[in-house]
Amino acid sequence: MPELPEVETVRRGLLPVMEGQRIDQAQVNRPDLRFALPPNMAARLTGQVVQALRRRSKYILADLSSGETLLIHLGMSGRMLISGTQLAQFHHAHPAPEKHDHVVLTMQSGARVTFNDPRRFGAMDLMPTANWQAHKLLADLGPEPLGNGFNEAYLAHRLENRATPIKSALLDQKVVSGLGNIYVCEVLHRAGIAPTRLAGDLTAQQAAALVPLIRTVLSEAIEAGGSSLRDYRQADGELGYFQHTFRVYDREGQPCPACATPIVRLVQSGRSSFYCPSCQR
DNA sequence: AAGTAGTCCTGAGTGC
DNA sequence: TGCACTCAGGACTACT
Repeated sequence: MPELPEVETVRRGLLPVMEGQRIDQAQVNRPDLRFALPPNMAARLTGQVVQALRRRSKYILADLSSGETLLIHLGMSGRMLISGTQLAQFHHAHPAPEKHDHVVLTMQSGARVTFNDPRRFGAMDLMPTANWQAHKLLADLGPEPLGNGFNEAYLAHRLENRATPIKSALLDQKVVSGLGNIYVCEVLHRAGIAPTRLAGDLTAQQAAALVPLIRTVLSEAIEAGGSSLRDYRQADGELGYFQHTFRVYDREGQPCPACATPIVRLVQSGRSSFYCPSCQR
């Protein structure tokens, strides 16, 4: 569900509630999400101060005063809901618990952060902060698309000789980390490249051109507070609005904004791709 | 080794 | 109103 811009938006929403704040109470309502939760998770969170709230790819990382880091992944349907802040209290206190509230953190301030995830593709784990990069879920991730390690030479090299469609290559978190189905579709439209083109068949110029486009699309989406389709919301409950600027995603049959040709949907490795058969070759 | 299905899970939407 | 079916923003595992 949430891709990098949505996760970054959630992180920013959580910052004022969590960073520098103490977790007074941790309620863990089930033993597992996608994976088993770490042993004694509630006890290991209780009393800890969140010293920093970071993001790596689609993961949120909370560094705790204990020397451990809490890893949070939202999967497809995960949400972090904030309640009980000063502003929210003016209207209402905490909402009634909902069906898929799996982890509830109550901060010293009285604010509450609830992890709700119907499909349970999300994950949480604890690891030593000193070795966070070695965590199984993080160790093989490619560079941050908005960071310095992601550049034209790098991407051209990673796409070289690859016999997989460019769509699949950009979804591969080992190549670049943080893109998902929406933003890959949008990037490829802006690049004028069909999702079915083999990665290795791109010219070096085409591969290089993808880098600034990826940066632009992700930055614009963060600026817009992410994209709200079905269940994604920002942590404060606000909707993102980048979905209003989609050029191809979820627009099957609608006119291409560039040339008015109807957008086509096709399935690649089980995921929907949307593209303009005229603009994208 | 690299590339591609199948898989986990719940809920919303659609068509009969 | 109900039922069957498809689809969903992710990504791991197990095949070929």
